[in-house]
Amino acid sequence: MKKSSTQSVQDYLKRIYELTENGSPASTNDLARELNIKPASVTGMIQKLAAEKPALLEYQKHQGVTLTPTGKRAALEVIRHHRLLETWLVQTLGYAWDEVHEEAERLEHVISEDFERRIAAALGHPLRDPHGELIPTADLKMPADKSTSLSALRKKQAGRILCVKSADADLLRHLNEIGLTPNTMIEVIDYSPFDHNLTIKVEKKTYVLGLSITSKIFLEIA
Amino acid sequence: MKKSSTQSVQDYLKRIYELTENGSPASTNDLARELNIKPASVTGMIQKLAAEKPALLEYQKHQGVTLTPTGKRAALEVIRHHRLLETWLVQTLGYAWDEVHEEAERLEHVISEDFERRIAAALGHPLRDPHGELIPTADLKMPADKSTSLSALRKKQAGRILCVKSADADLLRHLNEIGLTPNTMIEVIDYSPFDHNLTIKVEKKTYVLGLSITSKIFLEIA
DNA sequence: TTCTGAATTTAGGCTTGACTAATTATATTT
DNA sequence: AAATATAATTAGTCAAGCCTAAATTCAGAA
Ligand SMILES: [Mn+2]
Ligand SMILES: [Mn+2]
Ligand SMILES: [Mn+2]
Ligand SMILES: [Mn+2]
Repeated sequence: MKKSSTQSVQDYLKRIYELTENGSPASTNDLARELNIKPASVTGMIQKLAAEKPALLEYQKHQGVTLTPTGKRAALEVIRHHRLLETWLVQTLGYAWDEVHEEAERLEHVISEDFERRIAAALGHPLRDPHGELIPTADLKMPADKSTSLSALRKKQAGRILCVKSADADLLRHLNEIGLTPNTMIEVIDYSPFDHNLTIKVEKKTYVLGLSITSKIFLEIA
Repeated sequence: MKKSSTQSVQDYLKRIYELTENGSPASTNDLARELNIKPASVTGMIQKLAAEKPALLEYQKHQGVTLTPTGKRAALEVIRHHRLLETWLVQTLGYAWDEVHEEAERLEHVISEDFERRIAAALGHPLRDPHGELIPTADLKMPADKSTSLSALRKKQAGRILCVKSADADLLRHLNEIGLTPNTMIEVIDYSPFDHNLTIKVEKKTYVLGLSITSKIFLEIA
């Protein structure tokens, strides 16, 4: 029935999904950067994927790409694998949240649907991965995300961390050390309009965080 | 240091290891059959592997191949992955022994050394996989095998099953149904010299087994 | 020893997915 | 509106790994 795609194609679709979550098409250059592949190669691949029998993506020269429903499903399948695997590496093998990404990046392409079902069940069908990212459901729908970026909060606002969007292991380790992990309560003490720094309070302690950090933390406002 | 090999190369090395366990070189045809690849393609690959900087195998035209120490280590690394994975799929995800091979066949190539260490530790450093196959040690030595093929036993001999050497899911399911799994005690009731059938007793019941089955079961003689 | 069939190798081709270099299209300034 | 800078595409290569068809080599039988 459905011919399963290669590792490469799966990675393209996954990145395109992520880059188009904001509603706008993914550019060739952005994709190239995310995939660590030269732009010329990306052009070649997206032209091929747009030409397939049931097209995986929509493409017009110089306009970037968006996923078709077929491509979106394929992307969500890989993302579900990735996030379930990360959850499962943390829960059952004691990985830290900064150690799981690379491993999941390789495993996501080779596990069977049976394996996926088994770990989902063993984990109790989790809604979020160790970073707080939403896990697509078994029927491949992405749950609605109602989180707000910490960078959008101002003095006196507070909330609970839902998600940290980063694959940077050093950053993740640092955030873990100062206690900025999902479910932690945060309060904004001050905002500096010039550099967009936020002073926040976590568990009695305060930290001043730059935009490169606050833009990656998402919360549910209290 | 050591540049890791591709999936394909790893599968070649693994099969060559298995085919040369009896001491004689692996022939092109045998390899082609085991790998589901045409003989012409096998010739191409083994020539390439024999030509690498530290050669992975020894090859002389029309004489078959054997692994060099380097190739053997690479093979044992993959085999250790495979067998640890099978053990772990059975122990922690409830797979049946006839369901694990395919999954392990894909996972073996993508897990990290860290992952390997973690599952080995979680399983208590097992010596054998679910089929009873010996698991290469962490320093890549294959433990000595002292088992005897059931097909070599005769009337009145008895023993304990150590290993079932087969990847045939149907056969494995059948053996499981009649209780022929590792650790089970077996007694030979009769031997038919013409067709090499053995009549054996397992848990009060008797079965007549042909050579295609008895040659795949290995035991420790009582 | 010569013949013959099976095993193996050679030769030539194809697909996938990358790369570099050169070209073209778009967007930003002036 | 023209000039320029940036983004994207085209054109041409390459390496891995597989394939088929056509030699070639080897080993056992006559
Ligand atoms: Mn991740
Ligand atoms: Mn990946
Ligand atoms: Mn196996
Ligand atoms: Mn394999």
